[in-house]
Amino acid sequence: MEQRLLRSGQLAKMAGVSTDLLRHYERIGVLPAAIRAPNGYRLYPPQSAKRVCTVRSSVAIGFSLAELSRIFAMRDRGGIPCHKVRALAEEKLHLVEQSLKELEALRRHMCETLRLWDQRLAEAGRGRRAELLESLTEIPGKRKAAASSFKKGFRK
Amino acid sequence: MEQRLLRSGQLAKMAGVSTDLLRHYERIGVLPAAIRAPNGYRLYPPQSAKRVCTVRSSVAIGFSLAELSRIFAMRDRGGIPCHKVRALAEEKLHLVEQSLKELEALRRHMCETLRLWDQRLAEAGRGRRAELLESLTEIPGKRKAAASSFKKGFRK
DNA sequence: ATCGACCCTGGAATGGGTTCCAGGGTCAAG
DNA sequence: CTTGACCCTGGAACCCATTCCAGGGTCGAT
Repeated sequence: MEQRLLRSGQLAKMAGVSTDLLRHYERIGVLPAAIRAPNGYRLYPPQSAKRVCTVRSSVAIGFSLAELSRIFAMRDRGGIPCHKVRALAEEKLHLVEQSLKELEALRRHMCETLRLWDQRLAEAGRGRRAELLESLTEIPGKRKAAASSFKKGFRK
Repeated sequence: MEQRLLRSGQLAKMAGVSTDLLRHYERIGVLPAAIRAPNGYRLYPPQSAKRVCTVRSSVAIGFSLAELSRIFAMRDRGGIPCHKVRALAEEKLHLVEQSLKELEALRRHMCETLRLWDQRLAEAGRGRRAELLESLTEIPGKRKAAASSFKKGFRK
């Protein structure tokens, strides 16, 4: 049975990640600490591959490693974090939708900006300054958040 | 005429930013170094307010401070960076559009995920583990980039 | 004289997943 | 015995706009 244990490089290749990342996941607590061979090498049980994939998928939809760590820890204590997990995911969905709105607004603003700039460039002619950036302050575009909520609050 | 000069706090209030940010902008080179009063206080010409607003607007649509610094420097050397500015903005628009696509895909993936989870939760019943996160690896959702291009490459 | 409001400096912190690094072992094949 | 592939460690670097900090001046008003 012991032959089925994986060394870090093997697991990394299977999961499509770097060995650095495996160690990082272990540090954070989203991947259980592997047992060690006599020489100190990590030996992972095969199901670690699934765990790594789970972590990656979860991160991809917005879970932070810290959240995942808490969730797995709750499970290990016999808890049932499903309710919490669902709630978190829904929260993240709302953030994504909020970001989509902001990003769409930004896209419109940028399109409008380019349109105005081309106008200005045509009017200014060659070798003339068009002061494009300055004209930004004249465009009604709300220079507020601009998709910042996505970059800031996507994870927490 | 000298009465029209602004101290950092005044300019900051006018532009709606912190004095820390003004100093930062000066360091980076997007805000010309202010002259100094005999006591060492910065004294800004009134047009600095416009400059600060320009920087903020530019940052809001994706320009990095480093890019802006280059652009303003080019101008100061008598250059005409309008062409470059337009090209940069268009590039940023493409990034935003790319991000929108990814984010929209992520939204769909998350909606689908929640739907499946609710199904699983109903099947599992109360007090049962539903292994929600694990089920992520079974969903066809491309766990690829997931709007990463926005977070990574928005500025450069 | 003292209080509060303002200003100065440069460097560090923030966030957070991921990568990179130096300095050092293990082991099998050639 | 050497080469090369693999593994170990903990801490730093990355990105980058913005904020925070400590330690220290300046100034007008009470």
